[in-house]
Amino acid sequence: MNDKATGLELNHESRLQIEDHQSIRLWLRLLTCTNMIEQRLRARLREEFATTLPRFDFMAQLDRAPDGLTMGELSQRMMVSGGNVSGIANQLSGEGLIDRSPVPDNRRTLCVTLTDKGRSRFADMAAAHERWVVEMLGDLSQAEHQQIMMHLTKLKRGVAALES
Amino acid sequence: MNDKATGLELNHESRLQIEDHQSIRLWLRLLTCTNMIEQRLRARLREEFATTLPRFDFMAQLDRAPDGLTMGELSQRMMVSGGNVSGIANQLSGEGLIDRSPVPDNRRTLCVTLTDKGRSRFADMAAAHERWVVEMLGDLSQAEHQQIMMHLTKLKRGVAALES
DNA sequence: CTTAAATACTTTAAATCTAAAATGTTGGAC
DNA sequence: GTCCAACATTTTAGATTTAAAGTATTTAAG
Repeated sequence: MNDKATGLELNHESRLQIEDHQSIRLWLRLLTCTNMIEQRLRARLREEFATTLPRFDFMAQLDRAPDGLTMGELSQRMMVSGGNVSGIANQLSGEGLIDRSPVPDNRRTLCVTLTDKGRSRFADMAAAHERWVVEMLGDLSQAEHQQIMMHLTKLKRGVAALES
Repeated sequence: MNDKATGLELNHESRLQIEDHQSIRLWLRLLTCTNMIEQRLRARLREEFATTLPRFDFMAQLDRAPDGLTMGELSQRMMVSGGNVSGIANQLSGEGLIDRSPVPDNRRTLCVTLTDKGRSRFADMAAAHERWVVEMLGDLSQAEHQQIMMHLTKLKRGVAALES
């Protein structure tokens, strides 16, 4: 049976291999695009605001959550380790850009918020950041934006749904 | 004139803002997808092969270039600093997975190649790596693959074409 | 109430990564 | 030939990151 089906099996297999390689190529392309954009943003944040991408991300998460976030929520949303978040929080707190206030009914958690200084500092950076991103993604039409978003949404769901 | 056109200007401006936010959202989605995939790959490489993503990437670049690559080429292709490449090369060389041989007509450059041991070690990892990636991107049809690739190619060109 | 597991966070140790300086090499300009 | 800028790489110092261990708190089971 295996021998008889060899022709078809090969076709099938070679098709699969092509699809596999396409997956790898797609992943590498995704990685390249992200790296390119990330490196540009990183360089510009350093040059123009003397800050880093993780610090910017930290503040962006807080800016989007006016009621504040716990350290754990920040860790999840930034997709970095908890220890990392602690370190960045120490810096930003030292510079007076964020507040860490205890939560009444749970002494383990801290609620992190932007200070007024932090909020206004972030506003400047966010405006520039948005300009840079638009500049980089500007070649794509709105229709293309929507298509990629749709596909990446599907991709994201697929990855998130995997076990472990 | 400015006052007269206010209505239209506002429309125009708000449309622009929407597009701007879409660019940001697209960038964040791109980043999230890449991070999710990257973290899974990183964890699996560690669990199953006791190695890291940069080391895997280093070997993958060499596997794709049978004639070998210089340190500078590796740095470019991996999109990391030269110093970083030196460090990883030291590790892999110490484990007998790569060779660094001088180039006859230019004593500044080193030609890096996989050893037989490195090539066979990489083959195992690459097979698993490909399974993992296919597993994660498998929800997308071939047509979708091609569409995203097309869009990311355009995106990549746009970013690469920017000054500086 | 006591204990044990789970949770939220921080600390630690080691690896990674970067920018910048240092080293050695090459290729003209003169 | 001599110098000087450009190049390829390594080294260095410092920042970032992670996984894992540690601390403190909460929850819930017995």
